[in-house]
Amino acid sequence: MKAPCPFTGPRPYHHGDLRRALLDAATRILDRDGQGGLSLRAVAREAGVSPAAPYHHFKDKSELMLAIAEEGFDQLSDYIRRTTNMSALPMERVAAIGLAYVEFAKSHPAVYRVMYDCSRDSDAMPDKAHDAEDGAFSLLKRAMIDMGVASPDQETDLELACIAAWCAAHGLAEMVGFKQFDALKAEMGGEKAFLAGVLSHLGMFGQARSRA
Amino acid sequence: MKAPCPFTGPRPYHHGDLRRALLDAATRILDRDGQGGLSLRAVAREAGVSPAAPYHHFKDKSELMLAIAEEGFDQLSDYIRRTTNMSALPMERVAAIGLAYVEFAKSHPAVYRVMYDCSRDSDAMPDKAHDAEDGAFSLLKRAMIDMGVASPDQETDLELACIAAWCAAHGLAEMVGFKQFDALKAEMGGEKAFLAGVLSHLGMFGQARSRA
DNA sequence: TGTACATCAGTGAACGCGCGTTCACTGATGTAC
DNA sequence: TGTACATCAGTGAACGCGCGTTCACTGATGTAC
Repeated sequence: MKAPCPFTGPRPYHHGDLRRALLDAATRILDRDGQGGLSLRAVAREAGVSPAAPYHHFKDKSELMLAIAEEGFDQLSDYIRRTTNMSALPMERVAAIGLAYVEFAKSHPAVYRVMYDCSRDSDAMPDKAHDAEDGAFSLLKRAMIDMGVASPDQETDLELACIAAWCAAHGLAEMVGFKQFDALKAEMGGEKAFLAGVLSHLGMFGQARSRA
Repeated sequence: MKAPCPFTGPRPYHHGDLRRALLDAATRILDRDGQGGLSLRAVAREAGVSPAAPYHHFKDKSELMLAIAEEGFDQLSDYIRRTTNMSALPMERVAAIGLAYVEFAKSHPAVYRVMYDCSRDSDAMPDKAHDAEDGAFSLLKRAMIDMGVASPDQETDLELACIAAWCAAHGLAEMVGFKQFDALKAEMGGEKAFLAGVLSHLGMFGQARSRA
């Protein structure tokens, strides 16, 4: 099935970086088959390795799941950082963060679900994943402060505004793919217009609203 | 394990209303063990019946899942209808609908997830479930119109506003239980205040905002 | 530079488990006469 | 009102499956001398 690379010949007994390969395989499975298709055995199979091999890199299945989530948070964080132009208007920054968030979740829905599930009981999350999550959150926080939603010393209100934005982004991210919206998207001339339209009605994305 | 009722004696060979009992059992399992604990066999076990018995009432597992979702949408719909006082101010009505939605999802998170998953590929959803979903949505629509978000003839914009509200409610519903927020909730004196605070930052729940 | 040996990272067979589903069956119910 | 019989709604044993995990193993690698 997996043809050996014509340059290196068949895969050598020792893999080189199986941990990396397993995480890639897991991502591929999630993208292709969804969360239901993800099992330790399936990941090993996808990586072309025996079912016992992953145990040299992960204590058990849950540790693999956490590693997937961790990597997901890193990518999401990068995604957001990349689209956040610090010299742009604060409002535009907030909107861009929201869009990046939705964009990420839309292109890897099953990975996003794994991340969400891990985040849900945050006790088990590895510190590195927490850091990535916090990193993205603080970008939002900064943009919110600059936007004047709340001053830095109104810590509670600022926090609430960020959480509201986060919830809205999460909801939108999970629902943007709903078939129920297909007709409306078509009518509006594409998903991009649809997304902008929905964002314009969500409080903290005021910029989009003023444009609409 | 399951002691027979002292009045009726042991359960007779024919159950009476096993379909009903199976759906109740499923709800109990979801509330107790979450989505991971839900299997056809577990449902039969919980209802005190053999693993083959459910097949006289549901074609297969997916049909059971759909029935659970259907019932969930009915309940959600009731939940919303009950808290919607049509004589209240439109703004208050919208806020009440949002809160009812969140309240329902919070008290039966796993049932809510099953509903969401079914709704996701709406093709498979039974008509009755669609009707219940639509019923709740039209209550929101009506309140939105009354609120002046969009006039009834601006169908697209109205639709977008409702979808925005729905997304926000979904996001909040799924995240309100996050442990990450426990500290903030405590600081604010309870989940209710926390919820009101978050809602106040979401555009279409303007009433809550003006109050804050 | 060559060799013995510990360590590492794989293999593949096996385990027990719970799952969805099927099957021949049987006990209870309702209906026709 | 009583009886034969079709139908319904259960039982319980069995099927094959994929799963997570363990185990004794083996091939490759790196290190000490």
